Amino acid sequence: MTEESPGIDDLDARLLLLLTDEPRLGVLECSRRLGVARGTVQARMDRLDRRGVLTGFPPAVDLAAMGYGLTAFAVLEIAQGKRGEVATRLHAIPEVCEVHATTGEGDLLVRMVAQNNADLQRVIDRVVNVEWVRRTSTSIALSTPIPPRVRPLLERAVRQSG
Amino acid sequence: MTEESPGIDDLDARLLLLLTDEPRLGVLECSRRLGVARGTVQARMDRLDRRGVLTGFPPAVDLAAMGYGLTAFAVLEIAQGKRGEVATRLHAIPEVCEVHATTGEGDLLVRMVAQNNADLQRVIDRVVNVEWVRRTSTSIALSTPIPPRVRPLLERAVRQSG
DNA sequence: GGCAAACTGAACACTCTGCTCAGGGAGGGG
DNA sequence: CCCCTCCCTGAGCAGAGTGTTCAGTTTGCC
Repeated sequence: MTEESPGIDDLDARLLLLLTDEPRLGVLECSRRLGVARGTVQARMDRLDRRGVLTGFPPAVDLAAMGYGLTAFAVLEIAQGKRGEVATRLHAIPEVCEVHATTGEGDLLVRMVAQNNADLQRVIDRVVNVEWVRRTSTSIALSTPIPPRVRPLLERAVRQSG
Repeated sequence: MTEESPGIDDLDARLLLLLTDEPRLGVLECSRRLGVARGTVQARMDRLDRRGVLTGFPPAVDLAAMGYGLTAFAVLEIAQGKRGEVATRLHAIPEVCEVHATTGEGDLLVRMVAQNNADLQRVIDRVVNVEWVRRTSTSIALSTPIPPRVRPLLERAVRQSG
């Protein structure tokens, strides 16, 4: 056990890849597909979430199908030292789906969704009117050429250690 | 059944909320917690993914725990009419985890990850050197005050129709 | 009043799960 | 060279959950 905190090995990666493609698979079925014993898969999954790599199997909800067809991004420039305060206020806005603190021109990058143009207007207003937000720049997502993905990194992990 | 394609009802929302909090729950356990029959939960889940609302239960992989501790965003301005081409090329870069086409100053918003500063340098170079990319603006994510979330919207759906 | 849709509760056979155990390499240290 | 530890294997067991089907009840609409 020289040093194993970082990184995952070949079998781990193949397991995650398999689960990425077919999340509903049970432990037994995984073991069959990977050609290993059931206990091994069980042990690997235990280890992966003990290490925090596999944090769970959250349901993937398609916001567009739920009626939230619009996505927009806003870059906020905020008053010195008020990042925490602003984040808290953004937290209270349901349509705000993600916030990152960044270096560079803006201070916060916000992703939000809305049901239609009027709704988006309302959401954006609410975001830019948050206290201590000084300047904002908003853009609407027209399409998503690459949806959130992890697969390529897992594939590389397979080749590296396989 | 006046109009039901968009939106979800109270029970749907409570089900999704439950699964959001405890993704590992089986159908039977869900039915117990929601106080409905097992068949109902089964029917709801079927309908939700037939409608495309519930797209699956992908494994949540923590990239930081996998060694990719750095996240960066880049806004790309690209040559007229080359969005598709650029997207294809970005697709080939494993560290590129997400791309949106946007209105506004830039044309593409790119999210990428890296293992360390040197690695990030390499990734950014690779992204900005993609053909037809004219101008770029990159920023590093220092923290993520609000990680990707859907919960608040589900909670509202519960209150609205409940 | 009657119909269609949805929910209930029960039953069936089947499969998977969590857990435990003994045994078999592979690698490191003495 | 042997020993010890770690990991994987393959097997077994009781218990629980799964998919599926069914008839009966409730609900809302025409």
